[in-house]
Formats: sequence, structure tokens, C-alpha cells
Amino acid sequence: MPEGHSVHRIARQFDRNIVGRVVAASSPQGRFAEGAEMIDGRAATAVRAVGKQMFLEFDDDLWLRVHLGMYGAWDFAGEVVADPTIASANGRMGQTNQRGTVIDDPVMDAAGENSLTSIGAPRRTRVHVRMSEQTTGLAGDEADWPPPVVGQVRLRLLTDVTCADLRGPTACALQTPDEVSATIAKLGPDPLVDDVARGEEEFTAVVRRKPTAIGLLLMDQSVVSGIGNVYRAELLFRARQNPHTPGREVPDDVVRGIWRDWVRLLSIGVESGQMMTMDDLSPAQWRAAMARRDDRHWVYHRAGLPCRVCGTSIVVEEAAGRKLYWCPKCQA
DNA sequence: CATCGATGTTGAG
DNA sequence: TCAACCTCGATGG
Repeated sequence: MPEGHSVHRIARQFDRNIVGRVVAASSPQGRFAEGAEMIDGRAATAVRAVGKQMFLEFDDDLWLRVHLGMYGAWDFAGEVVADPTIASANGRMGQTNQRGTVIDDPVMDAAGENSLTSIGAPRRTRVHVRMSEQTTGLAGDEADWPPPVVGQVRLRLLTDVTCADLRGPTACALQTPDEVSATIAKLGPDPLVDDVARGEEEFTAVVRRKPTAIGLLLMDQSVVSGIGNVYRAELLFRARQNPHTPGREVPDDVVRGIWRDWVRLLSIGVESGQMMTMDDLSPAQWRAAMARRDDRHWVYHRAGLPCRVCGTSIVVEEAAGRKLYWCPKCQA
């Protein structure tokens, strides 16, 4: 489910709440029992996010690699030092659910946008808790610690005060430092990891020599990290670029423009927790778009609807097993 | 309540 | 090229 921005936000969450602490690890579901046993009792020492992958380091060069795939998620519970930009009004944080106590949680407006720009002294706020039928209303009390396991939890990481549950990941594996390096080496540049100017050169050089359609190249994690189906469609529309044009035929300045736009959209996504691809909307327009739900992109998920610019019907087609949305006139 | 589809990747054929 | 993986909100009856 998450594209690159979510993974970076989750990594922040780990940095604030897990890194620097000893964790108790378990695999309630059982499918990562051996790995959990290896982690159990070690301190988390660092976290890295590259593209859609997250790497969590533990004592003695033990790394955990997690890729959430399409429906994976981390649920945080207990005492959570929230990212100040996290939208928590409804208990959601990107792909991460939160329950329990949040520290330094900013006030959010109804649209889940951060309405505070400065961060005051840490304070405690109870976040909305999704109560199951069996719970007794004691959420946040000692009676709830550790939180009951709900559903299939591949991996549970528990500190004294914070619980992180991993469910439904595509990948969850232990790696050596060399294996981590090898995994990362296969990934294209990530604007939040690599030097942005160098990333632009790498991305441009690769795209400009490939016969593959630009619409496919943007989804190729070895070409550029972190872009998924939503950002692909939106980046191409914003560039007014036909998705079928071979990479090598896309003008140099257009390729560079797409990279620079990705740098911008990723940054906005990480800071806001929203996939804001219509960032020229005013706050009021944005709130209205959010309220209408599903009405916040230029072309993504808008098949058959009129293009916001020219009114032409947005087209959807299947490309490499994924839906590709675009405007045949604006992106001719 | 059953079914569908999804912001993703891998590996078999 | 396609099924499998795995979860859950949206949708329809």
C-alpha cells in the first residue's frame, strides 16, 4: 500500500520510539518465529528507509529488512512519540495505526492536516482508540499492556512502553550488513537518501538510454526508488508526458523535470503524510477535495471522469499488471 | 455477509 | 504473462 513517503514516515516512527531501546520480539503468527528469536533481547541501534524498504539495525550487526508490499502495515500502540506532522485525528498514520498514548501529538483539523507549525513542549494526548467488542474501556491502562494481539501479526516488537506490530508484509527477513548493502545497491536513487543532484544525473542517464516506456521505468525500483502507481500517474500528468514514450525519447529536460518533481512530491508526502499531488490547491480547496474523498488527484483512479484541465475522459489501461491512468489529450 | 480490488514484488512457466 | 502472497476497506445484495 505505501509508496516511498509512507516508508520514510514509518522509519521516523521507529527512530523516535524503538531505536536506542531493548526490544522483546515475538512472532504471534509464527511465520517469523526464528527471526523474532534472533532479535529478542537486543537493542535497536538504527533505522534506514530506502525507497519502499525499511532496514532496522540491532546489536551485533543484525539487520531486519521489511517491505510492506501492497497490504502490509505497522501498528504502533502504547506510548508513542508521534511525528509532529502525523495525522492522528482518526488514529491513522499513513499505513500505521496507532492506539494508546501519543506524546507531542499536534492538533489536527478535520481533514487530518497539521494545524500547528511549531512544536511545543512534549505533552501527552490520548489518541482515538479503535475499540474491539471485547475491550473493557481500559485502553491505555496497565491492564492493556502488552496490547492483545489482533489478527495475524508476523512480528511484534515491544519496548517498555511501545508496541510495534507488523502484519502482511511482502518481505520480512534478517540480513547481514553485506546483504543490506547488496539490497540497497540494487535500488535506484532515493531523493531522501542520495544526493539530489547526483540522483538526477543517475536517473536521467538510465531513463535516456532505455527503450522501455517511461510509464514502466518510473515503477522500476532499480531506476528510481519509492515511486508507486499513484505517484507514477500523477508525475506523468504533471509533466504532460505520454506514459508510452520510450525513455530514450523523452526529452532530457522533461526527464530532469520529473525527477525534480518527485523530489518535491516525496518531500511534501513525508511532511504531510498525504499524497498531495495537487499541491497548488489552496488549503481550503485541499480540505474540500479531501472531504469529497477520492477526489484529490489529477488522473489516478479517475477513469472515465473528465480531465481537470481539458475535460477529456481520463483513460485507464493495464500496464505490467497495474492500472495506468492518463489523459490522452494533455499527455498526447 | 460475501466479494472485489488495492499505494507491490517475486518466481514459475 | 500470470498467479501467489496477505490484509482490509469499499461495495453490493
